[in-house]
Amino acid sequence: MTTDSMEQYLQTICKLSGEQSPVALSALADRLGISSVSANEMIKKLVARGLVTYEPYKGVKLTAEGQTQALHLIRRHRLWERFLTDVLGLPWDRVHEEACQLEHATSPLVEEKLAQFLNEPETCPHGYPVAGTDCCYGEKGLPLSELEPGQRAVVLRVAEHNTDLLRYLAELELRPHTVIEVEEVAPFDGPLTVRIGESRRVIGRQVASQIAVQMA
Amino acid sequence: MTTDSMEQYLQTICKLSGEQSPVALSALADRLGISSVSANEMIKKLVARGLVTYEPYKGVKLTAEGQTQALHLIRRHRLWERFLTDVLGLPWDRVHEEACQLEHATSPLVEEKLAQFLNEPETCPHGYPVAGTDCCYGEKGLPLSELEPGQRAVVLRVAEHNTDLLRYLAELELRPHTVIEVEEVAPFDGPLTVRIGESRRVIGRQVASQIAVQMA
DNA sequence: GTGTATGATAAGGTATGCCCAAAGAAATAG
DNA sequence: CTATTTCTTTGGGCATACCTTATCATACAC
Repeated sequence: MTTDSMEQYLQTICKLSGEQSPVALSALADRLGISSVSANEMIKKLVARGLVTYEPYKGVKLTAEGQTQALHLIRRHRLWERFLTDVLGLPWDRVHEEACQLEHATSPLVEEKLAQFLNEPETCPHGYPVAGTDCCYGEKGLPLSELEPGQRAVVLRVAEHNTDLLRYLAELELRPHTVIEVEEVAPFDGPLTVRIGESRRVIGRQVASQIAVQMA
Repeated sequence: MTTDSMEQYLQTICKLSGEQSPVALSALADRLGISSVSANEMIKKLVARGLVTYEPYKGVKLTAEGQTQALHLIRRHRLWERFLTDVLGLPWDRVHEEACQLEHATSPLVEEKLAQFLNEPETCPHGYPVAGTDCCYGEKGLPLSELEPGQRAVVLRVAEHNTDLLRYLAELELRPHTVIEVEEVAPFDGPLTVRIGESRRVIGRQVASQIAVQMA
């Protein structure tokens, strides 16, 4: 009984809840690329269906039911991402968009069978957890941008929403499990010089902040 | 730029074109379970987009572009059916509904990669051709209901739209490639007694007409 | 060739999901 | 404690995709 659009809202609320809860309507509208008026209208419908609670001027929170639905949606998304990369061999930077479509067309049965077929994977290709009993973003790790020269780390996850960024990171071989060593950090928010495998790269601070790493 | 709804129309027109072309709006509306008024409105939109031609009191025909789109949708549908049965192990009678959802969420890229992964299958689990350069239904074969006692045949395909029928046929092991022998045909449109493997079954003429076979 | 059944269209309505512009309410900054 | 900014709500619109009811056109049968 939830539409694709509602599902998109639930997912986004769930993800934003990780950063701050309750989620401000303006933040939600921004993320979804719609007007705050539209967000407001939709939130009313979600409240009526018992999927979220809403306090004006505060924000929205998922109910238990809404949380369950959101987590299933996110799981479906990430399972499809794994399938598309690992099984069908799609390029890393395209699977997010494809999974965005498929997730809404996936029944609980297919979700389960797909998870079994993929051997219950822990993470999506960008490093985000598939399962998520509590929420969706792993709390571990810190941004690459906060490392200091000489430190080594392994990539945990990278921001998955920006296709161009993903394509760029793919060129650099910067994906989960990649080992990275910071050689130089330019001052005044300048770029980082890092070593990846045999090669040396210079990446902007902005990009580095989109990459979560685990200190080695 | 075509909506899910339009895609559904294109597919249905393509399938009905196999039986008679042009396709009468009433037949289309019936098959889609909508009013003929709604069908009329939608057809106008499809004409405006150059996907079909329409002659009042005659019916609709797909244009080359509409045909191409319809065949791709049908291919996606049948590829997903193969995937769901062969790879994920879903029951035979459920894959049609699931594929109906997934087909609209499938890009050309995923369609191609999926086809390759599945080894370019010839048919869907119900026996319909995946590829279809001309149209969608194989012209070969004849209804089981037209066989006479003593004749043996192999099942080519079965009607895929009725879940209950599919479940029934699954119980009977009546699926493509099954070898069947007619033992008795009751008069006055009565039931057929057939031998399937080691067992003997009595099936109604109605059901038998939904099964296309190839004489052995 | 007229009449009736079928098919086409016009008019008006519902629900979803989005938009803008403008007005009203609350929170925060000074 | 006001003032401004930010958020909410109202009202009006647009597009999709359905619906019903009613009228109008056509085709085929007798």
